[in-house]
Amino acid sequence: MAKRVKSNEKRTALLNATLSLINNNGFHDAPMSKIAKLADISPATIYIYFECKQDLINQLYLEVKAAFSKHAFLNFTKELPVKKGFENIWYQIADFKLTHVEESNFLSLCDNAPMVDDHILKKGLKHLQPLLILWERGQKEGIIKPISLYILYAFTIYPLAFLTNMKQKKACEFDKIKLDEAFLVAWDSIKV
Amino acid sequence: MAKRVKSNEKRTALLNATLSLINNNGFHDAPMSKIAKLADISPATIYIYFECKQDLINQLYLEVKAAFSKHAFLNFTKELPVKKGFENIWYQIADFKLTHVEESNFLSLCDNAPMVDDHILKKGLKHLQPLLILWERGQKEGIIKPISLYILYAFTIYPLAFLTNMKQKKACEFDKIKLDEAFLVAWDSIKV
Amino acid sequence: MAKRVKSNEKRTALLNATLSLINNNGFHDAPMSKIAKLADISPATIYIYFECKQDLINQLYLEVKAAFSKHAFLNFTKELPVKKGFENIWYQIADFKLTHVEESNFLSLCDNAPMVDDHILKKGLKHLQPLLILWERGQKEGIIKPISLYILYAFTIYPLAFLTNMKQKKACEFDKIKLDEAFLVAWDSIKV
Amino acid sequence: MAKRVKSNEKRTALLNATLSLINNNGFHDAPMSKIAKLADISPATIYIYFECKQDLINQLYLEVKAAFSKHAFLNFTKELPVKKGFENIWYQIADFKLTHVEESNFLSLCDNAPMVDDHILKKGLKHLQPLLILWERGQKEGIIKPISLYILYAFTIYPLAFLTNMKQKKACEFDKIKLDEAFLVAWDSIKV
DNA sequence: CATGAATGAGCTTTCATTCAT
DNA sequence: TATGAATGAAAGCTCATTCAT
Repeated sequence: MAKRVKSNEKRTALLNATLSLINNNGFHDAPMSKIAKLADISPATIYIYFECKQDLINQLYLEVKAAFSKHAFLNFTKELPVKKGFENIWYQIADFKLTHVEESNFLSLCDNAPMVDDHILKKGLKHLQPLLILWERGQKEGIIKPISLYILYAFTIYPLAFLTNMKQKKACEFDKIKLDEAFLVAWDSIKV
Repeated sequence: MAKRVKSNEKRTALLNATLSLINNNGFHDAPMSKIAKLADISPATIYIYFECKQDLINQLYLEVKAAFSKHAFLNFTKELPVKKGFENIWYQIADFKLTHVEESNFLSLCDNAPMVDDHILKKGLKHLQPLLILWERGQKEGIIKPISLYILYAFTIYPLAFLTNMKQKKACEFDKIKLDEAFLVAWDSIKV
Repeated sequence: MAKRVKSNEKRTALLNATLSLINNNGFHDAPMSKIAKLADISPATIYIYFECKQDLINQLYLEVKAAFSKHAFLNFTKELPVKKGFENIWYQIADFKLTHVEESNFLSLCDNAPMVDDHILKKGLKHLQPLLILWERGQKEGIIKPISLYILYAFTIYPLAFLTNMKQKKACEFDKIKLDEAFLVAWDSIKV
Repeated sequence: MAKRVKSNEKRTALLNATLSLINNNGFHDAPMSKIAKLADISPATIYIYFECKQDLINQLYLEVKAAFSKHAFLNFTKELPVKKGFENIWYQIADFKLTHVEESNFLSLCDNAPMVDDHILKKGLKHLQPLLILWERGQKEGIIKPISLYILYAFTIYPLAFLTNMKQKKACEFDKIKLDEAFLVAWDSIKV
């Protein structure tokens, strides 16, 4: 009656291996065999934890997106005033992008290449809700420009992806001073 | 005395086919055989025009990047005042992103996935020079914030990629009004 | 004092599952994992009851062949006159073919594809002995043509496999009248 | 403009290799790699001549069935009297079964295992038409029993498959005398 | 220059069987 | 006894590239 149990360690090892390979070699050089080898697991074992490669990628996306969101809203509470709340979230996202380069890179990749299934991508979007609500509150309070939320996102959060990019390509560094400069730019862009 | 030469038509057909396939199917479903078929050319013939697949991708990147830059600076002259000049460039880039979705998408993809060789990517960056010079002039004139050019780019130009994305995913439309709103946001973010 | 023993139920469930899968999906789509699932048993458990897949198939063959033979000679006694005896056996075999389509199909398959080990196939042949003895008696009595028993079998019993085939493919039905017609044909073919 | 041409030799070599492997090792031990090796061709090349493995099997069936039918009706003409015509066809089929053991075996296999697609099997059946027409003529002339054509087939032609079987298993030989005996049995079974 | 055939290497996935409990 | 996890080997198939014409 006893039996070996599916180990969460193996699942995690597989997700990590996939993330690492895709970021270093690109999606087209992350075959199941390499993923297995890097996770120190037999190729066949992957299919105990994931239905197929697409499923593996989908799961990875959801996992990373969840980690990202958790980080983003770690210190945030709805009671904070709009600017404080935004500042809070913005710096947390920036921190994630700079300290979790692989994860951030992967998320950017998912936004640009058709790797993840559409319905999974939609699931990932839900996490952003608190920020959107905060912005709407800011607009009601006359603190934030009364424009499309897409634009607010595009000009304050989306640019942070550029940081990751530059950091990974070693084109420029982002110290505390630059980060503060960047926040001012972001805030100036949307404040009334 | 006519001798057959490498026809530029075929080269172009191949580049177009590649662009189209990568955007519709993703990089991992754009094999040489499909590219050849879409361009109505034999697979073997590709190797007369390009050394290998990597070369084909590299060339495509340079071509698209050049088209992008040409469009960006079409109406720009160094004599324009800083704000006018920036406005000029910004709207041209926005126009390109909205009217050349495939090309824009492809460029975003190249920024995020390791498709194009690094030394080729560097070549592509050169084109941006006039904008950088304009910004430096603006900083000297005290019109633009005295901060890293990377940040200026990240918060004014880079967000435009988000438009393409939203447009392709049909998440939202960008009419003239929204575009003007966006420009104000961009300008507010970097003006002193 | 109860100790757990190899349960015959499980053995039977496995044999049934195998028979069913092979007939519905074909041999090449009857993997051990599916057999296990259909029998509601773990794949590993199969190896407690059978040495390997080949052994499972072999056992299944013997089991089905035994059931077939039992059915064939159910009402037969050596005392019956030749024609009566033959008629008896013939109708019983026809009945088996028409009511046990899966089993019959499987036996035909074993005759045509190298699924069962040769020495096992030989074991299965023994069962037919009473019919062969009956025929030899008929030949001595001058009732049945004095020719090879193989030929007798080929032209009276073997054709019944065709019935199963047609029935399963729904090409034609076999009612009582057709069955009687068929028996006359069979008898005419070997009677002197 | 010149190019290599698809060689029919390779196609034939592949079909032969497939036939040979399936007959010697069974369907489940005839992988594409072995087929390729036996045909002295790269595995990838198979897919130039056949869409997929199923297509290869289907084509093989059609090819073998056509060869069989050609042989069966080689000397037959509609003008022959019924018995002569039937005798003609019957002996030709017997000859095929005995001289083309691999092909015959393969056809039997196709009848019993779900290897060939149903719509292809149907195509293969058409070839038998002349025999069916002959039988119907015989029935009108009162020479042949007025029963289902399926039964006529089952008890005269189908038994011949048993010969191939016995021959391949070396259980018994079929010389001219046995063959003549067998024909008499077949004819007695359906003649009025 | 241009081509379709040809290919070795490699892809994702499955399978019969064994392991560890 | 009984199990689900684990696996090496192999399956069918695709691909970037080269060959032969």
